Amino acid sequence: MHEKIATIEDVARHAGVSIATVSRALHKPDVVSQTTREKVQAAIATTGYTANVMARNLRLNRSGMILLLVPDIGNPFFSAILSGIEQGASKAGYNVLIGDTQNDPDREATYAAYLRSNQADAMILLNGRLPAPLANSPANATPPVVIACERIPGCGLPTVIIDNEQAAFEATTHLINHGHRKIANVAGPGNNILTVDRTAGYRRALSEHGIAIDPKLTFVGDYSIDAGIAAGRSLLADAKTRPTGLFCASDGMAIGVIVAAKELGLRVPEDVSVFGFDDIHLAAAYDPPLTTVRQPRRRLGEQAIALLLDRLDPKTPNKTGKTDPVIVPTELIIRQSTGPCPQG
Amino acid sequence: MHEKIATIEDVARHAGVSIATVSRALHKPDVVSQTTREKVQAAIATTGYTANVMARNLRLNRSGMILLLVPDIGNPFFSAILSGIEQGASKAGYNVLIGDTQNDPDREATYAAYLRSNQADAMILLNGRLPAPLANSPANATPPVVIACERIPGCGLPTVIIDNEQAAFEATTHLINHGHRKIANVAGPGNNILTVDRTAGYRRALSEHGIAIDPKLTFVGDYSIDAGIAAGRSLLADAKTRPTGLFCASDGMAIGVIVAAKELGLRVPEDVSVFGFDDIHLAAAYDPPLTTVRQPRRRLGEQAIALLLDRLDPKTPNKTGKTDPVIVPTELIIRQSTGPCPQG
DNA sequence: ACCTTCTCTGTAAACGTTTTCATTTTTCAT
DNA sequence: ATGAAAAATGAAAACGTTTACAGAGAAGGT
Repeated sequence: MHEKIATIEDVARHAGVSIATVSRALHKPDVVSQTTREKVQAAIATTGYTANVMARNLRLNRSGMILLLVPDIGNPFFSAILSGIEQGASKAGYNVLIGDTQNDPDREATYAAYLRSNQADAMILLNGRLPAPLANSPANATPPVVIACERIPGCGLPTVIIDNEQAAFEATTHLINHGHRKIANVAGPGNNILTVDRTAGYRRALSEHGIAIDPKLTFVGDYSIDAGIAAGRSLLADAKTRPTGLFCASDGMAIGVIVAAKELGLRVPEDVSVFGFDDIHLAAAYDPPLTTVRQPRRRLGEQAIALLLDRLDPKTPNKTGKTDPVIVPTELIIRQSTGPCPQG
Repeated sequence: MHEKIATIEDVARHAGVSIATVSRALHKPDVVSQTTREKVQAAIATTGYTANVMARNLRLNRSGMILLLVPDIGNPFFSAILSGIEQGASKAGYNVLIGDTQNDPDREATYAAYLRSNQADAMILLNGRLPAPLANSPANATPPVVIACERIPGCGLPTVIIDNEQAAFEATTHLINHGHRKIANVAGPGNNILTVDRTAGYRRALSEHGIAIDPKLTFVGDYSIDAGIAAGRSLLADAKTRPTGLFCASDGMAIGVIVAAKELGLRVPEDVSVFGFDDIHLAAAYDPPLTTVRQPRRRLGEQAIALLLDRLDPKTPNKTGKTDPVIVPTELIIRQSTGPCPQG
């Protein structure tokens, strides 16, 4: 099929030297004489030689790959994170291998095995769950793994994350400060750590202002627009019990809530205030522009890869095990989907 | 660092057989006797052996990697395509390596060299440009490369694509059928093949209905929301020359146009109709819900990987060179951002 | 001229597999 | 029992690198 590809031996023959010298000319140029270096260069040029990375990696016992485990690569939420990771990895000479797990523990386990089988040197988890092979590994071992986005309580792995509890607290507090008292929590899936943290922040804000928590004002969704629509329809239908403010765990759900509100003839923010989460790309262009918590997604990726590279760097042997999670700051972006509580 | 990893030799020793037998027990189980097979299984279990993929690949002269060149992985547009590719590749036992080129020819060249250096078995291009090493390769060679999204005229590589010209034609025709006569073209970057094709379709629709093409009604953008806002402000400001319909080359620009229209106090679709392109996730939830051309992005990815796997399959030696591009069908999604032309 | 030191290069061993080939063992008909 | 055929195994080469080691010159000080 392809024409025969030149190996280091071909280069050596052309240059009239040994393969060892060719290898040295490439990797330790200062140790080989000027003249032979030039001969080798010439030979490489005429043969069109490119080193077989597979062979090199076998010899060096590394792969140059960083495995990125992501629950659903089709979800645009991850693209900016991916971008940050790719850039950092690429700069450090690593490649990024994506592992789309579809939240399937089997697939997670399969991919995690890549570490053992030398297909990857390290791993970044965007999942919220520790793959089985890792969970079983001896506690003293410190595999080159970094967790991003979702923390995994109790595992001693380095983590980079936003402060979900605090962000939710601040968002809810913002609503309270604008006079809202009946504030709903349009939450993510119940078993998710993000949901747990954000709901905790929501509750703390209410508590600190002496507002009782009404379980009827919680809706469990799945971050999707449709879930938001369902939440809006269910929470806003009855004028008696209707909340005036809604804290949503994703911009998608916030948008869904707004769609439902408009359906019901309610104005946003005059009749009801909607607070989102994520600051997705379209948030500013929505009607009304979305008030939301900005997640610095690219930053998240950059921090994750930085942490990993640091751990991978042989020059920094900080096997100090437990490290505190890296918290990347969020930001409240106040736009026009929230406003003062309507006079009741 | 990690505890020593078991090799095939360890397994052989434990099982009391040769390494050849271990290898055979794994890959050609039918050729090894029941009893030794069991011994090997047991040895694998006790040693926790996982084959070193690097070594295997070196021996087999393959990498199991498919390189995906994408101009900007941070752009959510690609995530669904990625998902389709990942799934197909994974099912066939391949892994996906992402190469974010940032539209930099150097980076493209670097990544394309992965094919030569055995870091990847094949490549999918989401770029619209052929990397230099490929362009220079002899014409008779057929590298395992597939192009998706953007066709590259003249290169003989298999391509999967939507019919941009036809889709633009249909969208524009839809506007014409609703009585619009002054129709703007909010286009992508001028040098882009997508822009060329879509603009051609837009023009054909006008021509076929005997409508003159007004160069003032073309705006060159970059697919972004901001470009759409700029387009809207520039095209809609003057009530005299204002178009009643706008065909936009992306949903982002369509949304921008709508934002600008609202700024100017124009109603969509009563005063002005806006046609998008892509059908991004939020299109249906926008206000008004966006009329648009649906690009089956996941399908695009699936087709691309299918084409590539077919070419990679040794059982189907169709080196027949030139193949017609695979066209995946688009669909007009009529929502509420377009309507009849207002009476003038 | 001779030893020392330094610079440069080549030989060969590894890295962990798969697979060809030859050899041993088993099976089975005679 | 015997030999032929079949089945199972092992020895060793190969994949394309990197690198430890040793050897060969060259340089330089005495």
